Amino acid sequence: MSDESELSGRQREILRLIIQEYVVGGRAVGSQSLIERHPLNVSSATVRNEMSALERLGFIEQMHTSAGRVPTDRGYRFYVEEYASDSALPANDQIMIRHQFRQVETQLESWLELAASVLAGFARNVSVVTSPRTAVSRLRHFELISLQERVVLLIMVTQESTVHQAMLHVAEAVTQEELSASADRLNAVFQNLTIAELRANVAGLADLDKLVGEHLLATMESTQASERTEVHYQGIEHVLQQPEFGGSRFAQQLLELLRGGSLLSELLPQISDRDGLQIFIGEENASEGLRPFGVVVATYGVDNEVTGLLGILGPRRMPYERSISSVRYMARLMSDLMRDLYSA
Amino acid sequence: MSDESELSGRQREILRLIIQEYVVGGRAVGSQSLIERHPLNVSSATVRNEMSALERLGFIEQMHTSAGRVPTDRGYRFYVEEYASDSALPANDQIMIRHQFRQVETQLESWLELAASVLAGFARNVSVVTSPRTAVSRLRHFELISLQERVVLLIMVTQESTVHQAMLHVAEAVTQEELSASADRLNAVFQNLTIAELRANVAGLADLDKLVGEHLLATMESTQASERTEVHYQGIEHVLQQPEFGGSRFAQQLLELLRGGSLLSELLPQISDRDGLQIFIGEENASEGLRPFGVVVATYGVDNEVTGLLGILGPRRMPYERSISSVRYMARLMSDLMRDLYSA
DNA sequence: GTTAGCACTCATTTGAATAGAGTGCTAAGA
DNA sequence: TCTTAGCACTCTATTCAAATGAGTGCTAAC
Repeated sequence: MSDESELSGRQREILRLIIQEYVVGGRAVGSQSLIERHPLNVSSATVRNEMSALERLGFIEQMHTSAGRVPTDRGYRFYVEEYASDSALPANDQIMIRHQFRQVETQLESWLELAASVLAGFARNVSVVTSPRTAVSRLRHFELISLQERVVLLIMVTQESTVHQAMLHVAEAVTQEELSASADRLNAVFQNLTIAELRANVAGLADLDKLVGEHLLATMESTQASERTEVHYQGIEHVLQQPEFGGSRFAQQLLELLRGGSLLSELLPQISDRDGLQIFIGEENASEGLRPFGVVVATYGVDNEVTGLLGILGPRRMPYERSISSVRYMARLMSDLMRDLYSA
Repeated sequence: MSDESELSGRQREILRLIIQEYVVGGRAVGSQSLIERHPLNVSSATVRNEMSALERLGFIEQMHTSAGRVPTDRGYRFYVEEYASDSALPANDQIMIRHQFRQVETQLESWLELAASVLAGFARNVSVVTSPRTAVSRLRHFELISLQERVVLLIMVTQESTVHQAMLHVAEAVTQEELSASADRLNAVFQNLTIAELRANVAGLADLDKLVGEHLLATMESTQASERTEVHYQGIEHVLQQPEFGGSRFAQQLLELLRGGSLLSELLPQISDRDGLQIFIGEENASEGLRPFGVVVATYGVDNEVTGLLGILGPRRMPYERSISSVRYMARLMSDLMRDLYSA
């Protein structure tokens, strides 16, 4: 992989310009138009020579003879490494975002929503945010509220301070007093237990306590499962505006990915938990379904106890600089916010 | 408005066929193609004569000379009144839907989600479902849970059995015991109070109780406000597939409406609370922004205490029959489900 | 190493011709 | 009086060829 070192300063510059030009314009860029728009102080012929060198090295390609050049995945990769990898969000944008977060309720759902919205806006593409998943979820507290004679509302708070609810239908009428008593008893024992520990404990219970314990366990399990699949996304409108959409069913594919829920299962395998920000361009994506896209994604969370995913999904031709800086910033911000929510 | 009675049986039949043909095909329909596909036992010339009569009466129109006819808003209206207004969902579809609802958690959010999804699927268009709004919201119960020394989680259940949460930051450290005591005191007093009644009561409190009361009040108010604007929608993919989208920014407009949140404010003024199902076709819509669309919408809820909105949004050229039957059925189903949730 | 010049390629645009679907009107038939 | 065959006419959509234009690679001169 010493190819990049083979690139002369001028070649790098030309490659950079081609990519920038292509990302905003969406049309293949030729030697002539390039020198018209940028002061390179060389002739178009020289640029052509350099271009053909860049093409030989695999950074750009032509769709057909006598069309301009278009970046390859490798070209984007070079650009990302060279120019975009350590880009940061402008300070005033950071302030603006923090301000928005301050105005919203202190609540996981609101934050996820806002994060998705901010990301989509900055990167002008589809943003994806998952709720944080915990390695081992622990119960913090639960309450039982009698709604009707035989209908009970179970409210459960997990260690991450997220609130879950479930409606229980019981066979025999039960009073609020009985419910409260049971909840008190069980809360004392169940505090901070994991699902596995809960399961062990529930086995030894009897009567109402057993019933409640079983429902509690089921609810813990189901929330754990649903958190794994839930994806917040936003910003389809940006994709609809892009020329890639014209005719081809680009947006369709994307929507299918998002709506069908297969996104996570396609994305997760290629994410390494420890690295911060990761970028997958086109063919770099492990799964077939993601190959038409560019992905900029980062994990956020507290230590390794809770981690969520957040990123940008769009055509390969995407403003990587903006995407990277906003994803990186947002991941850090969300991690900070999570710390408030999550306390042992 | 005796025009409809002026329509001969054959005219009605031709109009019906034109609309059905146009709704599935999306292309203007001509006299020739009509008799080819349907056994009318008359010549195309006769159909042409009838068509020109229908056009004179305003039920169909031509885009330009020598193109087929396309239904006008009035044409759709006729069709809806005549053929679609009392259509019902096939029994096996009803069973299938009920089955899906039985498989999902007994929980408002899940129901709304599922309702939106089912509606979108049946009508093959964008579905819209709002959470039920209560005329006067009453507090049923609340809990306080200490998260950190100065961070408290407030969980609130309203009369409709929906759970709301808020994170409170308090100035001085407070223990779980103090919180529980305060919650017990206030729950006893506040049970079943409306926002207005709460406000009056909070004024007379002191110390921790006052603090809690104020937060409780604020949370009640904010949930009331947010419920007014929240809209679940689903099914954009169907709209993207339709020819109306080609070129024109039809889907863009729709997305703007949905995402911008202006949908409700545009839709609500024209909905009369008492009527069940309502249909607005194109220009019939009161607000400018809705004019390009057809809307089939119904209210659901219990008596007049809680009411939500649910419906289909799509191009004027939409399968009204399917839309109407599924919206009507779903409104009834949701009302039934609400009754379980909502008990005085 | 750079660049002007040139021949060549190929997608896109343009314009004209044509086919196709549809209409309205008229006159003849039932 | 209603129906319909026939026909002239109107428009859109399609097709096809030519023109356009952006771009390329190569070569020879600077």
